[in-house]
Amino acid sequence: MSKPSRATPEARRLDLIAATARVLASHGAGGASVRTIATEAGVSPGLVTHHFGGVARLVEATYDHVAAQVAQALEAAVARAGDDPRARLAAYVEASFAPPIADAALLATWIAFWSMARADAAMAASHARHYAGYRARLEALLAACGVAPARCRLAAVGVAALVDGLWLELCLSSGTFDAAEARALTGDYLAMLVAG
Amino acid sequence: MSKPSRATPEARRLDLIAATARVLASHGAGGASVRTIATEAGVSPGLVTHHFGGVARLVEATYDHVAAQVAQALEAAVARAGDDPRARLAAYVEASFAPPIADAALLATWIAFWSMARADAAMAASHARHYAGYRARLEALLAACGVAPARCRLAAVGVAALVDGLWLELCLSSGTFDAAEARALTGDYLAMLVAG
DNA sequence: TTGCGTGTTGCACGATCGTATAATAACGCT
DNA sequence: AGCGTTATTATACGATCGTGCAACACGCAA
Repeated sequence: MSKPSRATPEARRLDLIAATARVLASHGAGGASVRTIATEAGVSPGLVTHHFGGVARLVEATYDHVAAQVAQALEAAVARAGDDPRARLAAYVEASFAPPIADAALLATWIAFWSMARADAAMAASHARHYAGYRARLEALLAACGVAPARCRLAAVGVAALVDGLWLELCLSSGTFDAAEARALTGDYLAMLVAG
Repeated sequence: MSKPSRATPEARRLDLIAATARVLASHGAGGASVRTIATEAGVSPGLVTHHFGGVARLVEATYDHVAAQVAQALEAAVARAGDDPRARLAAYVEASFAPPIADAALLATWIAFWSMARADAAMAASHARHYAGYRARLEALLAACGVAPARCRLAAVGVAALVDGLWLELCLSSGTFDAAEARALTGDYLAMLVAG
């Protein structure tokens, strides 16, 4: 416990970010204290201040890291789907209902970020940036399926909302429906958008 | 400041619940401390323990109260819509995009509750109860529109998800779309469900 | 091997947290 | 009018919060 183990700043920062994500997932936003995070990472509380200059900055870095991982997982699903535009769009949407996206711990992390975005302007900016990228990717995939350019923006808003709502309830109160039903619902909705 | 003003327990409880809702909306879940709530209500911090036996119980009571107000507002919109089943369903859905539901403060309150539901079993139970009622009402309105009974459950899940997702983004990052566009999106979705 | 830079620890500090408790004051009842 | 009930306040207590700081120790250069 008391033996210092020296690490490169970059590696230590990633350790702390990973520990913050675990704490956020298990204890919620209220339990994300400097001491809890430091204990989870197996280091001293002072390291948070030393590497990030405060717990707020650490949480913000964790959000950016987790959001990048989510975007990467969705992109990997698209790449795995091949070349058919319809299949790529479906893969991007349905990836939200499978691991590692459809995870109660990830939902808890996300909710913690939402609850902090109200008080922290930097967090709100990070959130807006991430969601804009998400919708932009959705618009591009819809356009590739032949959706009229004039309707792409609103269609992306609808798809994003449906996916978010399904993902939220799927993780929050699982039991009322399952991932297969979520895929069926989004499949019908996408079919309507692409056809009409 | 130091003059005690006696009130009936019921009235005082409602005062504290209203103050908690205001604090949750303005300061978020993290700022909902006993002292902040008591100051907002203009009373002493000890009253929270006296009337609710702890801040956790007060927050839970606030959730039930706010959820009941939301349900009542949605029900009022249905009653105002008249007798046509399609109009009643549309009114129930579109009420979420108008005051007093489409409100940034209400969203902040809701997010605060979500963030607490992870750690508090009683809050999770209250949330599950409220959402089950919401979906059940939606199922009944869909059935009245002629949706096949076998499809009502899943259709209600989809509508609830779409509405929740639109409501969330409408309040959280307003600017990407407006309430009229949200109504257009849900209108198309409902038309698809009722027709097919 | 010696010395310097710095990652790391352990602790102290003030602020704030939730709650218990004794004193006070207002209301209903006889 | 006097009294009991209890809503209310003020205060105290221990725990925990975020952060600043001085000492320590590990790795690398000379």
